[in-house]
Amino acid sequence: MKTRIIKGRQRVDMVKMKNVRNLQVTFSKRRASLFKKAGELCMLCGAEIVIVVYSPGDKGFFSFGHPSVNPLLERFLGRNLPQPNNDVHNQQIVNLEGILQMEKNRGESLREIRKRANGRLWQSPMEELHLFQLQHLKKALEILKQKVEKEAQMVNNNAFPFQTLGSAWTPSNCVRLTSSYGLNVGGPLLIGLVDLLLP
Amino acid sequence: MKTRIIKGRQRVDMVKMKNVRNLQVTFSKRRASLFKKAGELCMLCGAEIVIVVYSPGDKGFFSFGHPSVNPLLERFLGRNLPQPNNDVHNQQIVNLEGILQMEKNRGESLREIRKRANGRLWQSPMEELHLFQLQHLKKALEILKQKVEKEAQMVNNNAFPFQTLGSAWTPSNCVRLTSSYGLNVGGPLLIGLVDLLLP
DNA sequence: AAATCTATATTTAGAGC
DNA sequence: GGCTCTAAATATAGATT
Repeated sequence: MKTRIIKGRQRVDMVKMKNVRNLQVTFSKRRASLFKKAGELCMLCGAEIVIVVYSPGDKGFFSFGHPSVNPLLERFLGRNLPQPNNDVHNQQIVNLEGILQMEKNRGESLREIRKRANGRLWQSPMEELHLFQLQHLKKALEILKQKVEKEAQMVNNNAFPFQTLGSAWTPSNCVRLTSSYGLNVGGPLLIGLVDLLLP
Repeated sequence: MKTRIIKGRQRVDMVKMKNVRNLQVTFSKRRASLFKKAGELCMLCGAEIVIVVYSPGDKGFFSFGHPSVNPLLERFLGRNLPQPNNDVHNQQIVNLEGILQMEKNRGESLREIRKRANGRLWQSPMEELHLFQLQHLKKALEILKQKVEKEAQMVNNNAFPFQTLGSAWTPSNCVRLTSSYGLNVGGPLLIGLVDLLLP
């Protein structure tokens, strides 16, 4: 007599996770979703967002910032702060070649869309908004490119910029660093943007 | 001949919002959801989170922080900062009586749950986790209570702590301030917590 | 401007690998 | 620890009031 194997989420109370491993998985999944949502809000509405997440027990932290963390925090705190080496509080591991290729592809799409739109520019509110969001996309990609180039240069100079990457929940990510780059915003934001433009 | 009225969300590209008003509505809705998700992550996993959102065009900003914004930012920036009057960057309007009543109700529930759990404390990983999360709930509520009391005292002293409440998208909230209190974390976090414990 | 409604879209906890 | 899959839960854009 075999019990039926039930896949997928059943009627679940969020509170009733079965074990610590599940809690860690939940933390990672939800953190990723939070950052993705933040990236969507940036792109969709032109908002600027900073998020800092300290993992349970303060064993590590993750940050999200668009266009970047420190200037926004400075604005929030209402003063000028000297630049500590905090720009490299990274959480997303993204392949550099993949990013640059995506940037290229999307850059071309963007030009095409802009070219098409130019014929009847600003005719409808929808197109106006569409272009508004495209401008944010373009800006976001320029920021991303700068970040990638900066990180690449740091790696070339043998300055290892990932002091704060490790987290209690994702230590094994470190093994991928040789050919990968941590990006503060790029990952979730870029992915969201590409998803929007290249469905 | 009547066209069928279609309610609800149809097949929609996020990018194709029809007008500026919809963009503003989207900004508000998604910002609220983002803060709600952050609150869930805090309670569920014991994480500590700061979020700062600048509205499109930098016309206002909103912040979320648990347990509070500035100490977490100080930790992030790795230095001690003098305390500017930034604790009152509020975005949620919550009725004070409602909060205190909810706190009371939930405090009683919490005690009952704890009493029941004490009989077979730490027996299963699930109960262990459950209590882990209850501890975070309790801590969150203590923090919330402190904030409410602090804000209440400021209002009694006729120091109006809502300089930064106004946002380009929600100016009309200001009219509710006479009998309401802006809370940085309390609103979404508390509501999420109460939803979890008192379904 | 805000609240409510609702048909879709997205998220997500858990299972299995 | 991460990846894929899935059903249930949640989010959400637009319409309506």
